[in-house]
Amino acid sequence: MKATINTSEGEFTVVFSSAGLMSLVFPLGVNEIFIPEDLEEPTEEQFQNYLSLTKAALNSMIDGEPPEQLPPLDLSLGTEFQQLVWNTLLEIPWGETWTYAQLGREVDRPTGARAVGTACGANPVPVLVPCHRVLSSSGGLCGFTAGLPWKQRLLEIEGAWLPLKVAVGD
DNA sequence: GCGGTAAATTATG
DNA sequence: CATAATTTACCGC
Repeated sequence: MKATINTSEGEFTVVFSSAGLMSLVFPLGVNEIFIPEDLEEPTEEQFQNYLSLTKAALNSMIDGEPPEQLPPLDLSLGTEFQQLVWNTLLEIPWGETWTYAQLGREVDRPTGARAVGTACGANPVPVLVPCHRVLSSSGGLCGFTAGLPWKQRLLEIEGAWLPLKVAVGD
């Protein structure tokens, strides 16, 4: 089930399965949508509920405030490692930024920062799964599936864009 | 300290 | 085996 959400930043496209939000696409349609053939469509009731939650969360973030409630996410299309990384991303506090190395430690891969970055790039639900809050150890943006401008914009919205003073959790 | 190059590292196709 | 949204070390400026 595909739908669109209008925000002040443009029109996002989202895809829902019976389990929840499956994919989110930026206004410019940079990232592609992958819908498995055996996808289980959500009921009209679920769809309305998911769409409502997604829209609220998305608008909150673009408005500069942390979303109160995220919609359920269907991450079944990723590998175990990817799901582990995405799940860890959800634990990053609003306005904080982590580094790929730090994230690697969290998932028990102290030296697997690169693999973590690749997993983040495979994230089907940008923004809501804060893959944009992850920077390189030197405070650089490195990369972003939908384009670096988006990554920087999102960080500015959260007030987390501090290259020289990247949140030093720990 | 900053920029370029090289080797080490892990997950994925 | 090759690639990637990294990191660290080494070198020269």
